[in-house]
Amino acid sequence: MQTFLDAIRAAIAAETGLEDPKLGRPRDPRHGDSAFPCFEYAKGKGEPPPKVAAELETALNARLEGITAKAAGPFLNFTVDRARLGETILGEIAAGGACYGTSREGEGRTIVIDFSSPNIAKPMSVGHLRSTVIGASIQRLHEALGYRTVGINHIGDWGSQFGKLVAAVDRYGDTVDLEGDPIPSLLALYVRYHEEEESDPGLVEEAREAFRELESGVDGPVRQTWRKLTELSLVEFQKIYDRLGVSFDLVRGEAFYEPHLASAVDRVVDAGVTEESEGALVVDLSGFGKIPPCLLRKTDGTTLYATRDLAAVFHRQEEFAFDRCLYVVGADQRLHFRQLKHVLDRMGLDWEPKVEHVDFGMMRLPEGKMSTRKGRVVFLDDVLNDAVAEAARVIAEKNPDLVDPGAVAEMVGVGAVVFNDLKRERVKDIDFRLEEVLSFEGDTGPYVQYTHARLASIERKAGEIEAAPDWEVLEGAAPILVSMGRFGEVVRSAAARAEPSEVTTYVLSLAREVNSWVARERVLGQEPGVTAARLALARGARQVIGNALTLLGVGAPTEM
RNA sequence: GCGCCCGUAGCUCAGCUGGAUAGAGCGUUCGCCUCCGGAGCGAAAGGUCACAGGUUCGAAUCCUGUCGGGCGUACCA
Repeated sequence: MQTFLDAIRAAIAAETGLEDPKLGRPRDPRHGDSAFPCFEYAKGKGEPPPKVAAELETALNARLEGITAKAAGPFLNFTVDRARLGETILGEIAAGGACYGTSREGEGRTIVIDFSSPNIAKPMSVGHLRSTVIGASIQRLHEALGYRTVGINHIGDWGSQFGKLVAAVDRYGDTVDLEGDPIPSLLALYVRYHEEEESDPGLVEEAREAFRELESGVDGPVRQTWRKLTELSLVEFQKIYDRLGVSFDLVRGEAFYEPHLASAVDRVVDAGVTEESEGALVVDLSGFGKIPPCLLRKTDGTTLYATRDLAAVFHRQEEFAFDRCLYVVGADQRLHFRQLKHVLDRMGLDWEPKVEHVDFGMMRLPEGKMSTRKGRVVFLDDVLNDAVAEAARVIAEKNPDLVDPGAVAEMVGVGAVVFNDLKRERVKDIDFRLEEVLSFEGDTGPYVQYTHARLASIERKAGEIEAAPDWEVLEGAAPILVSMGRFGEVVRSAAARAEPSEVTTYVLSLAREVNSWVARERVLGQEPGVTAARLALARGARQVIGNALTLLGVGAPTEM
C-alpha cells in the first residue's frame, strides 16, 4: 500500500510543486482508496478547488500507472486498479508472514520501558494490569520496528512503608502462613500494623527505625526479612506474568538503585540546582509554573521516591544511552514525572526530552478509587480465573469436540481481559465492570480471535489450490485490502504514540470487515481462480489479524 | 483554592497532522440461505459532538472562558 501512496504523493508533488502533499482517506471507501483535498493548494493558486481538482485529475492520470485519479468536487480521489491491489497487497503479506507490518526503521536505536512495577507484599489488582499489558505491548511494537528494547520491571520494594512491613513481620509474623500464602499474609500484617499504629505511637518509631536500618545498608535481621519478603512476592508475580505472556529483560527493584542514591544526589547538588528548605534538600521548580519543589532528601536524612527515580534514570541513561525512556505509570503520578523531567532540565541534561511519562487513566470501581488497604480491590487472579471459566463454559456449549479445550479457554479468557484493557485510549479512566470483561461479543478480544479461528478453518478445508488467482474477483473486498495495506503504518503510529489502543481499534475494524465479507462471499467450491483469489484474501487477513493480536499480547487460536 | 486530564447515541467507545452525509459495539426492535464456525451476518431506531465565544473557505478536531467529572497538590509511593 505504501508504494501506491508514495507514487500518488510523488505524482502530486511533481505536478503541483508541493513539498509533502497530505493524503487522506475518503469518508466513503467507494470514492477511492486515498484522497487529496485540494482546498489549500487551490487557495495558493487563487482558483476554486473543484476547478483545480478537475485539472489535476487529467494531469495525474497521465503520470500515474495502475492508479486512477477522479475529481469529486474539491476532492481528488485515487483508486488503485483492483487486480493490482489484491495481487500486490496479498503478495506483500504472504512474503512477510509473521513479519508483515514490521520494519527496520528503529535499528540501532534503544528504548527503555519501565512497566508493570508492582509493590511487593501487595496482591496484583486489575489496576496493575494496565501498566503491565500496555507496557508489554509498547515493547513489542518497538521490537517490530527493529528497536533494541529493554523492558524493566521496577519493583516497588523500597521506601518507608517497607520499614513498617518488616516491623510488622517481626511483631506478628508467626500468626500467619508466610511461606504458604505470602501475599495475603503480608497484606494482613501490614493492615494490622497500620491500624495498631493509631493507638500505639511506638510502632511508628519502630517502623521508621527499621527503614533507617534498611537504608543504612547493614546486612542484619531487618535486611534479611526484607529480602525474604521480596523473594516470596516475586514468585507470586511470576505466576501472573506467565499467564499474561509477559517477560522482562531486567527485574530491578528500587533497591537496586540504592547504592547509587548518594551519587545521584551529589550529581544534582553539583549541578547547583538544589537548596535547603525547611530542613529538606529540594530542587526549586517555580520557574516551570505553579508546581511544588522536588524533594530529594527528607529532614531525617532518608530518601524519597523522586530520589530513587532520579538515580534510576541516571543509571539507565549511562547504561543504555537510550533514544527513548518510557515510564508506563498511572496518571495519578503526572506531577511526579513532570518534576523529574524539570529537574533534568534544570540540570541542563540534553536527553531530558527523551524521557516520557506514558500515563494511563485510573481503573476505578463503582465505589471509587481502588485501595488495597480499605479492601476495595479486585484481584487480577480472580478476574483471569473468571474469564477463563466463562471461556470454558462457552466452549463447552458451542464447540464441545474441541481438542484441548483447557488451553484454548486460557487463551480466550486471558485474551479477553488483556484486549479489554488495551481497547480504549490510554488516557481514559476505566470503571471496572466484570460483566464487560466477561463479554465475548462485539468489540472484544474473543470476537477477533473468533474471526481468526474462522479464517483458519477455511484454510484448513481448502487445502492447496493450484490455480492462478483471479484477482479481479476481489473487487468487492478492496476496502479490506486497503485496510490490510495500512497495517505497517498503524504499527508505526502506535509505537510512536505509545498507544496500543490504535492496534486494538484497527484489528477490531479489520475483523468486522472480514466477518462481513466471509458472510457475503464464499471461498470454497468456486471456480479455481476465484477460490484461489479469495483464499489468498482469507489467508492474508488471518495473517494480519494474527500479527496484530501478537503485538497486543493476545493469543490467536486456530480453533476455539 | 490552584494545577493536570477527561466530557461524542441510553451505556462503552472510534473519529488520523482541521476537510465530503459524525461512525462502531452493547442494549432495544425486526430479520438471516438445508451451503466455508450463529463467539457470526443484515436492517431499523437512537446525536444541539457538555455550554458560550473566537480563529478558518471549512471545527467533534485548534484557541479562550463557563459548567460537570477524575486525579494531583513539600518530607507516602
